[in-house]
Amino acid sequence: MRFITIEPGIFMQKFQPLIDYINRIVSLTEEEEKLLVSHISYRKLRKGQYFLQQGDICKFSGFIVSGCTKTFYVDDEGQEHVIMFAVEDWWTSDMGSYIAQKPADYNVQCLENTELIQFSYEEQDLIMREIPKLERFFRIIVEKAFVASQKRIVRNFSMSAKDRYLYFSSQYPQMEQRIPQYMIASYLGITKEFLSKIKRQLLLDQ
Amino acid sequence: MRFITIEPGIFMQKFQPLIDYINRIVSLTEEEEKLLVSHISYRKLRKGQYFLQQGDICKFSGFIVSGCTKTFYVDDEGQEHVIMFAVEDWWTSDMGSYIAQKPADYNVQCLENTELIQFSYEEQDLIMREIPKLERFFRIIVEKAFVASQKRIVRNFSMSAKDRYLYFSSQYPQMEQRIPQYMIASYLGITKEFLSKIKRQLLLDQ
DNA sequence: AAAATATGTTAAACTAGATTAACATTTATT
DNA sequence: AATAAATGTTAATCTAGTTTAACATATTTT
Repeated sequence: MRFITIEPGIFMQKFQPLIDYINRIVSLTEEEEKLLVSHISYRKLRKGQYFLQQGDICKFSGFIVSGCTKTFYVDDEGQEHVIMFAVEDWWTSDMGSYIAQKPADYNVQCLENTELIQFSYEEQDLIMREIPKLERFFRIIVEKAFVASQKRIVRNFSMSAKDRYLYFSSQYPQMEQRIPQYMIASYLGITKEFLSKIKRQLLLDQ
Repeated sequence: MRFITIEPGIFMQKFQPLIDYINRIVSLTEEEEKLLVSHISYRKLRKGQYFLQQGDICKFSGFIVSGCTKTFYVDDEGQEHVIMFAVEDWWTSDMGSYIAQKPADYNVQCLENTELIQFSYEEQDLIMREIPKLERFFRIIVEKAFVASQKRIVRNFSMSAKDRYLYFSSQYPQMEQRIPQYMIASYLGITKEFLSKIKRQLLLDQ
């Protein structure tokens, strides 16, 4: 394993998933990897803990090493709306709050014990200035996130609830196993009762 | 006016709206501005013309100087779904097609005679490498676009059609004047008949 | 000015999905 | 093993928004 030859010990090891992820998009030198590591931190959260609470300022952006989070919004009537889930190799934060350093609209809560690598807003800004390749990296991943978000808007308008569910379960089969059905219903923008009905209908169909 | 003192003639002038827009986020030196200008082009399109057609590869990303475009998707049943509008100082393209250089999912059509400044995919990549400040600029504007997109998803799930319309008309009063109502209905994800009903109801209310 | 095209309205019948409420099953806690 | 808490199901009733179809009004084009 590469980290052993660079620098023994567990130091590099725990950041390796992020480094691998970044190197798939831009390639960092060993010096850059070390500099990066000096600006990030590792964090373990238990099931149920909040990475971010609505109203707080989002200080960190997190890259998930293991576990699962849900991002949700509680409206004036107290209704929860799930905005997204994140699993291994995904990013989580309230980007709007993070980039403007204003109170968050969303909560980020762990659905499982979760380990993540986090950037603080200041450190991320610093490191992007120190390593322009990382500025490039973040531009590229935000572009991808934006494209995915636009596609989701289109799906929400052009597909029925049943088709959105089928799309979700084919795209993210791992998530379907790990996440309670009522949260998936909320993510799809429907009630848990209606998702239950859809699933029964699909079972009867074949 | 500044462009006259740098270099007389209309050369800088027509790119000035973009330069001003960029300088609000990062500040370019005069050399950088000149380098930028050498990589972009100006284009006039007439009402009805397409900036991009579904299935083509999106070669350009456009910054609108004057006019208005709609981005829309035609589904298998031939139904049009408006994804977004863009007016002065907004960007338009099919980002998914542009970044991957794959066939576009969407059409971009001019609703008015439109003048825009365009970047080709290759030139934009080049210029971001030449001027890291522009890499930063694009990261920042895509972050903002992503935040706006996420907020739209939340609004679509948590607000009624009437409230989405009220939000749209308060946020973009200029657009409401310029854009036919049936296209606004499509953008809001409802039928033109239902938007008509909502507007009548709002009139009766006061 | 007339005809054609694009845009907007109204109303009746319909449907996808919400609401309510009772019950069933699984998982965690004591 | 028993109880509590979380998750999932079913069915009846309801409603926000769709569909269809006919008509009305602007705006272009000839």
